[in-house]
Amino acid sequence: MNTLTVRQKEIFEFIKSKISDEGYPPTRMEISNYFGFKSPNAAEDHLRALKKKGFIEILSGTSRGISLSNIDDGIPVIGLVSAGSPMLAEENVEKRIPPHPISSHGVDYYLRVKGDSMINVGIFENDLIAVNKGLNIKKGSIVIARIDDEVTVKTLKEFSANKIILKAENPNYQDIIINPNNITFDFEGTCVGLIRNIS
Amino acid sequence: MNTLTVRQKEIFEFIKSKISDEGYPPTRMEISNYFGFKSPNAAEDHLRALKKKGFIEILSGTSRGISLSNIDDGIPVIGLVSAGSPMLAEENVEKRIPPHPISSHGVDYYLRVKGDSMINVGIFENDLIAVNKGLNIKKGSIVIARIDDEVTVKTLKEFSANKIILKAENPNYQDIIINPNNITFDFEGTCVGLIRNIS
DNA sequence: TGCATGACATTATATATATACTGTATATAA
DNA sequence: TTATATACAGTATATATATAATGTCATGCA
Repeated sequence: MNTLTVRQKEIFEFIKSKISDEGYPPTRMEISNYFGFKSPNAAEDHLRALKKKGFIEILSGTSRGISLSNIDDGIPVIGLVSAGSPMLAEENVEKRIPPHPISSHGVDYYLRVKGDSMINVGIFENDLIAVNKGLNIKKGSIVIARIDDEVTVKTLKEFSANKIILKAENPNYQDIIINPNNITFDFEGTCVGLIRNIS
Repeated sequence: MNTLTVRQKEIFEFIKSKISDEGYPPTRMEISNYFGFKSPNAAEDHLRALKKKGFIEILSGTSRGISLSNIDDGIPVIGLVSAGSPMLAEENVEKRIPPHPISSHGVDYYLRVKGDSMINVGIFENDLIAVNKGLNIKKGSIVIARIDDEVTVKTLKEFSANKIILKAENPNYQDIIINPNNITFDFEGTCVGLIRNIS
């Protein structure tokens, strides 16, 4: 996938903020004024670049005809994860829900909770936990891990090069002790929030 | 409050759908084309009426400069409730967050949870519970009640004309037994969901 | 009966806007 | 070394757009 330059990203962010603040995309002149360009063509060039890289669409002959093609279809809700498939593979996406400032961190996806291994920290079956992929994995966090292709949510109790301890927050479950050298193990992310529907 | 005529409502809905579909508001011509007006001034007149009645704002000299007046500031998050004030009184509103399909029921407001009386059903301190005001109060539901002007969240265990039992979901708390004839008592709503931020 | 409002049409126009063409300077990959 | 991408400036222009002025016809209201 094409990546944006620093400047292009600034432009892209400006467009997004204009849309959310004013309710409509900026004109070439508005972009130029904001960034101090002396020519509207500078903005035009940037828009072309953003279009070429697939971040926006431009409707010709239309004022403010910029639409974000990074169509935010919403944040995926991951249900059962098929063996061997990456977390966000389309087959695992149960549905999508609109972005929402649920957490102070970003949310990459929601994961539907199976089982009762975390009830002592208030995570129940069928809850949706908000997962951030980029956060630093650290001791004490609730982490989403994949052990031998099986996805699990646990508290990270110990974390060193050859010993990982995952703790269930339910006395009926035992700690999972892993040597990551001997087993297929991956951190998928950190739990940064929770949504529950009570019907 | 001013009400819209049928036609004005159609125009208003068209503007809203344009914004959500295309990402920007329509021009006068686009409105006219859609409704079959032969003059862009017909659209102009309608926009003036919508502005006069407070449904939109118009930015002069700006293409597509239509913004929807904030009908929907978001769903209020209720923090501490001052004695004597209605739940949704502005002084109790901590912030507002965008509407979100968290629950299968509608959400009238969120209430920030104090204390640990409901930990056994996974409701923790500082969680936000989604409250629906209109749902039928029934046994077994988690209800938001007001006893002597104090707001509390409990499971409704019994509910008859002169006896109400509210159950805390924590063995350290006792049931609250109330005769609503002897005490100021109100149901504020039903808990239909939950949001937690984990930082 | 008169007056305000709603719902358009007609015509006109200043200006807001997209966009083309040309050129400069730098960085970077082949 | 050459080609390509990035990041602008300068100039120009067709047209997209907001908006004014004026008029018609119907309806509800006082």
